[in-house]
Amino acid sequence: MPKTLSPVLTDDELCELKVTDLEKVRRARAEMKPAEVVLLLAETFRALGDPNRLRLVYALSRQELCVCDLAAAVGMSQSAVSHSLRILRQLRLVQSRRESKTTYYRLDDEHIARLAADGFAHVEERV
Amino acid sequence: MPKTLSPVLTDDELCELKVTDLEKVRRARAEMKPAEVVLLLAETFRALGDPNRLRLVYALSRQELCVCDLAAAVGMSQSAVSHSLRILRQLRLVQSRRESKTTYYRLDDEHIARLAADGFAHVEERV
DNA sequence: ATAACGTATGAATACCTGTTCATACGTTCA
DNA sequence: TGAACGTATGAACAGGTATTCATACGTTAT
Repeated sequence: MPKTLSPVLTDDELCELKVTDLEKVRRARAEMKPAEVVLLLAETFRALGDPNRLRLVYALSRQELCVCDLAAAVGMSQSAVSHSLRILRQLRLVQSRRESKTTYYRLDDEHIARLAADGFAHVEERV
Repeated sequence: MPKTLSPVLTDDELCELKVTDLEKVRRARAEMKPAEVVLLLAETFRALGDPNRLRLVYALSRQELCVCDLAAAVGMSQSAVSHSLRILRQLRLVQSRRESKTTYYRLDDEHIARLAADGFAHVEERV
């Protein structure tokens, strides 16, 4: 998973490649999302692409939970949960709130829950 | 990214772990999606978690394209595109149609396009 | 048949990722 | 102050992943 995308070709360079429908290629390139957006969304999907992180996110879509309860809920070690939460936090998929010794996590906004719910709805159709 | 999830603990085993709110843990575990569904959705998100595959999917969400045009559109080699399409095909995110020598790809259903569109809408808010 | 074309695929490689282990941090309570 | 608790984090390791290269496949046209 490259951190950068392949360089955008100029139309001149593009003409050197063999294509079957230059118009469609031009349109696809014109409509493509900016690299920054693509990279950020790919990171987000990748974060949701680990079964354990996905379970953490789903659990948090139902209720706020602290780290050790998350660990107990999904059967991970405290350390693994903490590492996973850091990834989700850096991508702003989850927020944390501290209450004395305990840190409670919740989803950062409703979009995340919707993304997960949409995904589950999709795969549940196919099982 | 483990291919299997950690074993589900029995309530007895669960009680041996230190938790701060046993009721919340029980609820989280009761509401958790089946492992089969979680693993399948994680695979799907992971497939969308590569920038190049995400661009392929997005391009296909706008129009049907053949392999070489996809390669030209996103600036990947034909081989890399073909490998990527195989992954997307196996997860039934894309469908292919053959017309003589040329193979045209399109998204398998509208859910995929919606998932991508929702994702883009989410990250575009944050940039 | 043979060549050209578009696509698919196996092997190899360099890179990335998720877990564990050990330990450190910040907070509370005795 | 010091011990216990909940959490965070760095290092290390095992396993996974995406690309390239070479080549094979199926189709069409000569």
